[in-house]
Amino acid sequence: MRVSTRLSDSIHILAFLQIFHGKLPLTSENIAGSVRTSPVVIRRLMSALRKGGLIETVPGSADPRLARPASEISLYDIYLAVEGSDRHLFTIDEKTAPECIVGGNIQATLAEYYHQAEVAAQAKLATVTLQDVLDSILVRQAQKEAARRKDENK
Amino acid sequence: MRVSTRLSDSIHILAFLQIFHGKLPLTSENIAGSVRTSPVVIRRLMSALRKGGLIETVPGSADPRLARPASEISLYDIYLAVEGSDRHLFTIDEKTAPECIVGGNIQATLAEYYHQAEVAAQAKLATVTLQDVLDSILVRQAQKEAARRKDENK
DNA sequence: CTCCTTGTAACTTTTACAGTTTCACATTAG
DNA sequence: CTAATGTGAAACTGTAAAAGTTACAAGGAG
Repeated sequence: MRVSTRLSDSIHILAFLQIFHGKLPLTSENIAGSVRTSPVVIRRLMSALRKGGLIETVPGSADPRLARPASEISLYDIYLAVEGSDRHLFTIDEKTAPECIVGGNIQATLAEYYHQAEVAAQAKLATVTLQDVLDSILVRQAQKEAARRKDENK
Repeated sequence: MRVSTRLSDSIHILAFLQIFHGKLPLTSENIAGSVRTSPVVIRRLMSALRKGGLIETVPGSADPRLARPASEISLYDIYLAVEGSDRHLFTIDEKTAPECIVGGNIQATLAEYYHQAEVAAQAKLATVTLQDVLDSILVRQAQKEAARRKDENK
């Protein structure tokens, strides 16, 4: 399974926007530096986020911002914006022999069970907001700095 | 995302074994006919299922069988056997800039949230057994045949 | 023994995604 | 106005995972 890092990178972008807003020029190049990818990849993802109504941007102006508060953007919202609703976690083999009892009925059967599993995962993602991610990041950063100070003083 | 159809095809194989046991020679070629793939692909998947303790086979003999009742094999068992436990539904971008507050902390943060979503999906898969799949397949087949008869009689 | 089958390794093909190049257009500063 | 900077989008290339193929050694059945 080759899986895209689109969701990861998109969450990264949104977190970056929020944390560095007003502190750095929010160019696609600066964001790309943190994600370690090319500016074009960032712009592609931001295009999807914009179409999904999660951010607002002005062409030529390096100042994108969240379209609504971080606490009102769930990871599932981001997933939908950049992966779309027709993206599936599990894949059904579509070419099985229709004349066989198994091959002719397994697709519909698995579609049902796979859907249940996907909905369960999506529901979990929907409970986590961008604000939760920001809080986690800041807590982890504070812990790192505390550990570093302790290390220096011993 | 190029996603593997390993889970789908493996469920297909196990269902095929159970339904056609004693009615057809269960050669990799016959199974491949129903899955519409090559016999080697089938043998590769069956190798994983055998190592995962789900089926028992005898080299040279076309008579593989389930290692335990279909009601005691969950879709998650099959998933584990053919995809492994280090396979993830969501992928984290591992190359983000460690010196950045976001890039340096987002991986651990997302790992936690992604894990929760994966566990939710896996738990759903664990509640479905191969027997459930077999029942669904047989019900769907019966419905198809009923619809066909009704169609012929009108 | 002969034929068929399994099990596995090596190789090729396919395909989805990441990343690059390029260009038109918008904004801002001087 | 114009130069510099940045966005938005399309076309193209590179890459890695999975599917599929070929080949062959070794295990059963008649």
